[in-house]
Amino acid sequence: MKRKMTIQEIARLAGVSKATVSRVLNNKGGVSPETRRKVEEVIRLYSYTPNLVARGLSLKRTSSIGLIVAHTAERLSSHLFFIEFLRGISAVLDERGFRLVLATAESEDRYETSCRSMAEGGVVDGAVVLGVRRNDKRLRYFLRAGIPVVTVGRPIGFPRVDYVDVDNRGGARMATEYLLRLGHGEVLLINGPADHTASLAREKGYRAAFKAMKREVDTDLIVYGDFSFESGYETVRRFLAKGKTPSAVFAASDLAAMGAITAFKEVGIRVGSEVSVIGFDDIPYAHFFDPPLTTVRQPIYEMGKEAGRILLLRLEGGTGPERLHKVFPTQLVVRESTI
Amino acid sequence: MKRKMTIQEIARLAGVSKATVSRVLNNKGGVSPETRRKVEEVIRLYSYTPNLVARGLSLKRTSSIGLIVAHTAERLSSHLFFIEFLRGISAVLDERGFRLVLATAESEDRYETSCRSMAEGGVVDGAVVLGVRRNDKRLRYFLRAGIPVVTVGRPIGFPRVDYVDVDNRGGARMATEYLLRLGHGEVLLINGPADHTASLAREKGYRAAFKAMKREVDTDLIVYGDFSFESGYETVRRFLAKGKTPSAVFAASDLAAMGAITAFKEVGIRVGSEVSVIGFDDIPYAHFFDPPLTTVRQPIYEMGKEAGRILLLRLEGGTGPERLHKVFPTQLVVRESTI
DNA sequence: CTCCTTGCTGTAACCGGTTTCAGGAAAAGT
DNA sequence: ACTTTTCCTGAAACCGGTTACAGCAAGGAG
Repeated sequence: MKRKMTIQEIARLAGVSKATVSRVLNNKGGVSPETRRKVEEVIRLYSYTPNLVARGLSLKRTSSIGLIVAHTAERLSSHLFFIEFLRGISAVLDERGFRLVLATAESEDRYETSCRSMAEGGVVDGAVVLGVRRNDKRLRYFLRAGIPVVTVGRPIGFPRVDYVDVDNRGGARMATEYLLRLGHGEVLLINGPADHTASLAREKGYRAAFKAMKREVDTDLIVYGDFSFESGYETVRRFLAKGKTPSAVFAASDLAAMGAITAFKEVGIRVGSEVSVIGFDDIPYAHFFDPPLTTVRQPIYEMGKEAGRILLLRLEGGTGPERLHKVFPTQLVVRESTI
Repeated sequence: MKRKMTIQEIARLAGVSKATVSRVLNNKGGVSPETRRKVEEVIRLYSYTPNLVARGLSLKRTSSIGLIVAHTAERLSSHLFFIEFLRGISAVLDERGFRLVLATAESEDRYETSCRSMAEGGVVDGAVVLGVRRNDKRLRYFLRAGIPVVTVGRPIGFPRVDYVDVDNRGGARMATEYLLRLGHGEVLLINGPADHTASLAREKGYRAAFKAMKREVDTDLIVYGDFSFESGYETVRRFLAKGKTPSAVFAASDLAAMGAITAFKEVGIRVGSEVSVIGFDDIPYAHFFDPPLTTVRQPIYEMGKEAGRILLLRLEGGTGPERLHKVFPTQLVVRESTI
């Protein structure tokens, strides 16, 4: 294992100065073809790679961007969201030679300091914040440090921050209307947390569907959970225990929908014939669940790509001050859990 | 958004030199309590955070480690593995203030250069290589650059590289024996790719179980797939089409097991009473699949933690030259897909 | 032949930290 | 009172790149 070469040594070996080697490395002009060839030869010979940390210090950019995932990203739904999103964003970032740096943590305060040092330590040129919250502290760090940020989900309270989002309201409305049109009298909404942006938007969509069909919303049928399998399962169990059997369920996540279906199955109620259940997300398992799940699909991969694109635009182009954002449409994927 | 402070400015404002501020920042001795207080005051006042890139250049370490995921990490099983592993490793790395830098890429050669620049560019202090292959090029880059690496899965051809692994052979043997003891005459093995280390080990375990029970292996019942849902599904379909109905299936991944079960269900064969199916992994969905899947659990989260620990040991302690490794036991989780 | 470009190259400063080393002041020893 | 030790501090070198600027040589114009 030979010691790591520096630009100085390459310069000496090629009989030129550091400056010239640097020019060759970065394909700058002002180097004679002959010198260039000679330097390239030496670089190849010693298979030299420049030190990116030193370059980063000098250029004040590191070609890496931070991926900030909610510290509560323990839930499976977030997992699958995360992985899809990751695939999307890295697809566009890799193309431009950007690296991804993760900020995750077990405890809340460690997470904070980790974000802060990432924001202010100059380790990343930009950041993507997942699971953004109202008045998000992490977001604040990046903004204060003057680092471009794209959030996933519309960042409430930050009117100038770029974001990508999905049409939660429209998707929820579409799903609910579909159920109402199917002739279901009541639709149980198993929502996410009440303070979650996406939950709120989905509830709005649910209400909008009722309004459009000139029907009254029964607030007893709106329940808040946490997107988890368990929250779907428990909610339905509770309803059944009270002797109420909703004829249709719209769950704000596929996982919760699966939980609901499992609860129905346990008491012998057949989903897809006796009751209808719709989920949200279209996670990869949805299509081979039993019964295959009707759900509202989010284009997560595409959202990842778009987040990457917006960030690159901010970093490379001198785009104006106007907010960049893109809201993706959802799509109702009808399978066999609805009738 | 005020401009980023430097150590120099803090020094000036506190009326001391850069050196003293540095000493205060790093809690070094040799600073009078009074001076320390004064400097800390200024630091707090301007909420100064040191530039980590500059520090990295000076110290020749960056407190970040690379996470190298196989560029073919498109399969869902890898996804879930990855996410669990990520949770584990970041749990231990965060504790020590280490960041994770991802190497992913769409195309093979871009992936190569990305790994190479990460290895030789001095951006990471250590690396974890997932999905290591025989004679792995990526691995070679890190070794050449003298950067500590831990692989996930025993790295064939690299006798001195640290690794974490799971007892694939033992787990497969346990599952197969369980099926044989249940009285199944033949066990269809739906394996992963034939050149995959884990597949080979699982096949060995399968064969060992037959040997231990003094039974002959029918090689027609060993099929290679790619761990995917589809490969399980198609394999069973093919068998059924030929008029053969295996009474037991051992799939080398939960996904393939689910595919197999789906194929059985389609023709009305009841899994868990007429046939038995065992998977491998124990992915989070396994327990609420229908029927809940009997499977061989891998402690992926723990493997992530251990990989992190080994890496830290190499980075912080002056551990000797002997290879560090840990092979985790598997566990048979019996649910309702077997009888 | 002189002057002006033009093209190529090297010197030196800079990015923002860490650390060695030397020196000054205060405290301790004799 | 003088030396020695201890404690604290700052100057300067260093990490490994990039780049502004100056200088030199060759070629073209007048």
